[in-house]
Amino acid sequence: MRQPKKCHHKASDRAYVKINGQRIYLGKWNSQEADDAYDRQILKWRKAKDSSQELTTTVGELCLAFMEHAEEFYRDDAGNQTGEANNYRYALRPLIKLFRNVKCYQFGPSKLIEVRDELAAVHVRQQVNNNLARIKRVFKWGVSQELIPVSVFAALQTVEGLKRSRSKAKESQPVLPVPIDDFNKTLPYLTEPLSRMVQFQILTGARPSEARLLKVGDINTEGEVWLYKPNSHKNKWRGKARIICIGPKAQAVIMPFVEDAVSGAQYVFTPSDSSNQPYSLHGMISSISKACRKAKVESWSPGRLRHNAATSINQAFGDLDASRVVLGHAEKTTTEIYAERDIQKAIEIAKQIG
DNA sequence: ACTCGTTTATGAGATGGAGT
DNA sequence: ACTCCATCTCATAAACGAGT
Repeated sequence: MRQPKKCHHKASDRAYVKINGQRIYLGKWNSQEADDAYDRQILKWRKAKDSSQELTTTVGELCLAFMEHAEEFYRDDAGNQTGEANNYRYALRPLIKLFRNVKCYQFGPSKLIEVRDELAAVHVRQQVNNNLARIKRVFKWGVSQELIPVSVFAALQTVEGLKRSRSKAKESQPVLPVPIDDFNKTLPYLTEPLSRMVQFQILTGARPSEARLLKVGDINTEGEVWLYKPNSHKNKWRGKARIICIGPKAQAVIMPFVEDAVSGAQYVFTPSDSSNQPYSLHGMISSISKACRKAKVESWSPGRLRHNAATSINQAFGDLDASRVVLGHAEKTTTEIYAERDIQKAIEIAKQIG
């Protein structure tokens, strides 16, 4: 709605403004007094308008507005979407399904709990809590955009996440290293580039995407140990650096591809049919799991190779910090996620040797 | 343990080129 | 034209990670 204009009542040489069909006289035309009065009326008008918008916004409208914002907001510095917008889309789905047409000011904690229960029926507990937090954040954003009153958000804040072993939601299972036998049995069923890529990962502890996107020119081959500084990695947005050290074994694995490369812009690992495209994440994953099926071993995913690297470094050096440095973690507590698997292994062994 | 992110995992079906 | 095979796409679930 357009802002009402200040008008001139010529007959009496006064200023007036028409709000909701009503004329309000402001005083002598072109006087300070009239201008001030006009500003006051507009302020009042805007407030009334805003609060009426705050009261009419529905949950569906809020979600829609937020998603438009999210599509633009969650991007890396190359301008590509990071996937967070997608995460929101799925998080908001049950909310929209249940309460699309409810006015936001009528959406209180008990309704949010209903959504939480809906999430708990399908998701792992941690995921329930993550998505619950995302929903709350959408309402927070709504307040910041003056789409809804802050009281709505404040009330929703009182709904807590599900606590361990005190909810219906299932717990997630820990991720373990790939059994080395399975790994070795799978290798022959992979194409050459893929086989070398997974070997590269198990030796260096590189993340799947760090391996996929490795370009020949990214490698500093000056020293005895080569250095690879990925130009995109998980914590770049936080301003962290990441360097992957490529020792002699890993060098041998990628050597043929590095030698064959005609330019530094070439990816080290490329699918057989493409000129110079990296593997897609899903492509490499599904190829690996198909190879596992052929090799008749339980299917494993490339991310787990990072656990293999962590565990073997930990065993070789008996030092958690060694693993931490190689994996590039800032906090030791993060590395402990990986190292704990050793305890699991000890338990398995104890079971057998009594 | 929570917050706010980013990245990886899965499975079924689609696609596109090579070999027959 | 037909089939095989590696890889990709789609939809969505889950794990990883720094900071506090």
